[in-house]
Amino acid sequence: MPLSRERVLRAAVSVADSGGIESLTMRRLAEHLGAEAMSLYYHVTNKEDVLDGVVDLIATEINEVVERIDVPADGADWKKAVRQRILSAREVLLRHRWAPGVFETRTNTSPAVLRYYDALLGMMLAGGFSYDLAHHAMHALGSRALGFTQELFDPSGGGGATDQAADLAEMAGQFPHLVGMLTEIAHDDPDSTLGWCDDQTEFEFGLDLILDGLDRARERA
Amino acid sequence: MPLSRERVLRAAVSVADSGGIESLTMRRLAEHLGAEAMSLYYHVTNKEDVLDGVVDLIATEINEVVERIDVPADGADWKKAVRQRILSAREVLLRHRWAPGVFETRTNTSPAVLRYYDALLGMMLAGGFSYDLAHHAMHALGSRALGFTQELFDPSGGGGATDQAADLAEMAGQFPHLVGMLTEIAHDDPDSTLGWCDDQTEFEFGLDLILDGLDRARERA
DNA sequence: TTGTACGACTTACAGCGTAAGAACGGCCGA
DNA sequence: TCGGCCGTTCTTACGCTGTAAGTCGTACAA
Repeated sequence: MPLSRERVLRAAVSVADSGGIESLTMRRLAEHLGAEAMSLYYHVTNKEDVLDGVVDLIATEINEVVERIDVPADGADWKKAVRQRILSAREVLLRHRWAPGVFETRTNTSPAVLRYYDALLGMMLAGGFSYDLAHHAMHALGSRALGFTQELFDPSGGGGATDQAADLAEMAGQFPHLVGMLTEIAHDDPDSTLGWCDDQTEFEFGLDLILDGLDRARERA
Repeated sequence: MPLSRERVLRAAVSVADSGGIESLTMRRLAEHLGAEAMSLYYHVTNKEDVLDGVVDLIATEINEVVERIDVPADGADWKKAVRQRILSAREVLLRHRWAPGVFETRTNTSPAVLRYYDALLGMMLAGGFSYDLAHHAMHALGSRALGFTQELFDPSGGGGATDQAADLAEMAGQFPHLVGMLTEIAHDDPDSTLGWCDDQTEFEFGLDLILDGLDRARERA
């Protein structure tokens, strides 16, 4: 089977899936395809192009999933439709946990991502949004529209379960509120899913907060 | 003046400020300090450590700024205090535009970031939040708490002003809603500030949406 | 049969992070 | 005054990265 851009990109996703994004080098990618590194350059202009293509591939996978969801004909319940769409997108990203980081580094916009946003926008417009409010909505959602958020610190991160109590006590002087919160929350569910400490419950809480806010803004308009 | 961890980290910020984060290599950093690359390793364990330190330095700069803001004594108007704090943090990041990307790659949490979040949390608790709701709030804010968001596609990105109209017309078939929106919005203010198309107005819209939502959740509790 | 274009390969290079150890300089006990 | 020590810096070198340049085999058109 000859090389092709398609095959190269699919292999790239496969390599990243199995070894993480830092294991995706041109040489390893070639090896995975039974070829030499430089051979890839005939089908791909450089590594940036590979990453662009990979993002497009993942976004395409997302589109395939979300486009199977049947959308309410009247568009009245936009919130439910948007919510379902976003949570479905998230499921795809959960299968490629390295992907959010790559999405964030892209500066060229993938057509598939555009397509995704376009459909999302369409739902809001159908639900009664003005262009202006829909525009704000897109920015307010940001990466959450595609199903992920990036946390800047991970309360449950680092250290085993036993150390954790000791660590907390030690930090209490410096960070009293954080320690108080973490102690009460006992937020030690290990099924943190995407990014760092971005679990499903928290994601949905934030998502609903925004969607509800947008709905209220729409009603006021 | 001898090398020191402090001096190395400050130089790292300076290099990134002037040449972007991709220009920050150990060799260039050393050159900037009038030393050899390997000399840095006496003061710093490796490049990851440099990046950790840089994040801590920026977060410290943020803390210095936000801690000068006088906080309402009673904590009743938590929303105003939190809002002001976050927008001030944003101003610091606007002086180091490469920084958000570095923040997102860190897996070890900087003490200064913890300190920042701790104080933010304190404001919410003083404002009547339960630990549980405050916890949700932290996740809902995510990186926005520190003053930035990362957009996944940039509507105003790429192409000169003249090309843009032509591009839009060309894309209208594929992305009708996006094109419709962009046409109406004429969202061509060039003072996009942080990340890609993350301008001040949009940031504040999203921030207020979340803060208002949190306030309502607090009232209901 | 010969030219031409495609597609894969070989070789090579500069730049990266950093391991290992040598060399320097200043202080301290003899 | 003289070692010796030790904190700090430098030299050298290695493996890895992305990729520029050029070579080679094959398939097909003339």
